[in-house]
Amino acid sequence: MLEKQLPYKHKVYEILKKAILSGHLAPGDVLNERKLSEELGISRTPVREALQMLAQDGWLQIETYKGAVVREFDWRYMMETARIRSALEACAVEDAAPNITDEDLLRLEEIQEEQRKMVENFDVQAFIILDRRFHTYIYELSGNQQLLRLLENYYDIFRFLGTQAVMNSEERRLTTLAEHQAILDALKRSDTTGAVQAMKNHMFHTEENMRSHRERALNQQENK
Amino acid sequence: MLEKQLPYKHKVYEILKKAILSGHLAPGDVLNERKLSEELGISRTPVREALQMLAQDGWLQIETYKGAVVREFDWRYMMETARIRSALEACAVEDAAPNITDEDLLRLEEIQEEQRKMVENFDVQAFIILDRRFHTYIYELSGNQQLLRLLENYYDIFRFLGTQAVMNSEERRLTTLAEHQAILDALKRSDTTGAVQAMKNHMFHTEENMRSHRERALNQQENK
DNA sequence: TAAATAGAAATAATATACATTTTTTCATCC
DNA sequence: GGATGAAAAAATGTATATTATTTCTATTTA
Repeated sequence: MLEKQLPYKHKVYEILKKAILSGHLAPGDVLNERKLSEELGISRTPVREALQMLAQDGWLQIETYKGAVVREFDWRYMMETARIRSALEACAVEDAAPNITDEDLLRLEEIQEEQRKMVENFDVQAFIILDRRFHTYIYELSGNQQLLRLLENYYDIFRFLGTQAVMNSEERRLTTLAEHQAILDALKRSDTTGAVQAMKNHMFHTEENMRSHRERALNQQENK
Repeated sequence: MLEKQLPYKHKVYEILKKAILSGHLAPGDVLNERKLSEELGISRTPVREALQMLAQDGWLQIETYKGAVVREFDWRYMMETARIRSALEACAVEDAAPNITDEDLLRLEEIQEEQRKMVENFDVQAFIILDRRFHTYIYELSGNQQLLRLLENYYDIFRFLGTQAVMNSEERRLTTLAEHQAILDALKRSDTTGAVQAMKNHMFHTEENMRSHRERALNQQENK
């Protein structure tokens, strides 16, 4: 059985998304089709298609005859995203709750346990990866594939926007852990309403932390 | 000031979406790039891009080296969509409630009044158009542009899936009207929680009606 | 000097040509 | 007659060429 070679556009999509997430491409940067295609050693067609996909997922802004620009995640866009993500996360956990098995609960506990260790080890990167796994696990349990795809993308946008910076605070890592535990406990009790409430609470605090983090950043700029 | 000419891909997007909504293209139909480009008198490039956009919005399914197929909206996909739409509609009305002005309330009442007339006139088409306007008005009031775009698309998918058939029942038109009124009344009282609850109720019944409509359709098939 | 404008350079939009993969066809064999 | 498999046809993926629009610059003019 041979590996089926993915079309270039998917590869390019992944490459560019990684470049944005890692900071090699910064908000406001203009992506030149020709330059990209030359750097990647392929033609412009698959590059264009990848750019369009990234635009649909919110990472780029494309204007006719101007080109693709890495989105400036202004405050408005950020809040819009936060609201949508919050509504969908609540939906996901509500649908996941009835499907959950004892084995799932064990897996989620394991993630929690590992995350606890990462707090102790001050390993922020590992903490964030586990955080994504916790959330994604719930998306998958919802059994809703469209929801899974949407939420994974929103999660990544969110992480890019500020989780990195926010998670640098040990306090936030600890409260994150506690909020996850509240969701997990409700799921264990088969308490769907409680789980939804706990998720909404988690999202509220996530948003609050980004807000206060932003204010601190703005103040720092002023003081310069 | 000259009108800026839209790129072809947007035109093609609109043309194909209309063709799907109107039934000229049915679920399962295969879209041939070359044929389409010849029929439209343009090249394959903008056609391809339009197809990709439609796929991102859920109207088509694209498989590598196979092509684009109008999505078969199976029951699973339908239910997934319903859940997401419900969560987002609730989110929209929750955010719209604090923004609403007396003039907005008047406009919504006007739409209600017109819809009432359309029930009396047995004008199902006009009723559906007004229904979309009612919902879209709330999306816009939320002030969340991403939410607006998402919900408009989900609304259209939903309408395509079954609203048409469901709305052929006068009873459903009347209950729709009543459910809209409940949302509107809560908004008038500045009762955000109530408005959200009323919207969730509306979505629940929308889904229920599609479900029962489907069962009736399945039974008819069996009896043949 | 500053604003306006024409023209050149750059870039995206579109068209066309070529490569790769899939599907179909049809002759052959069992 | 049905199964098999190679070749042809057809469709998509990719590369390149052409056209249209924008932007920058240099020149002109008030």
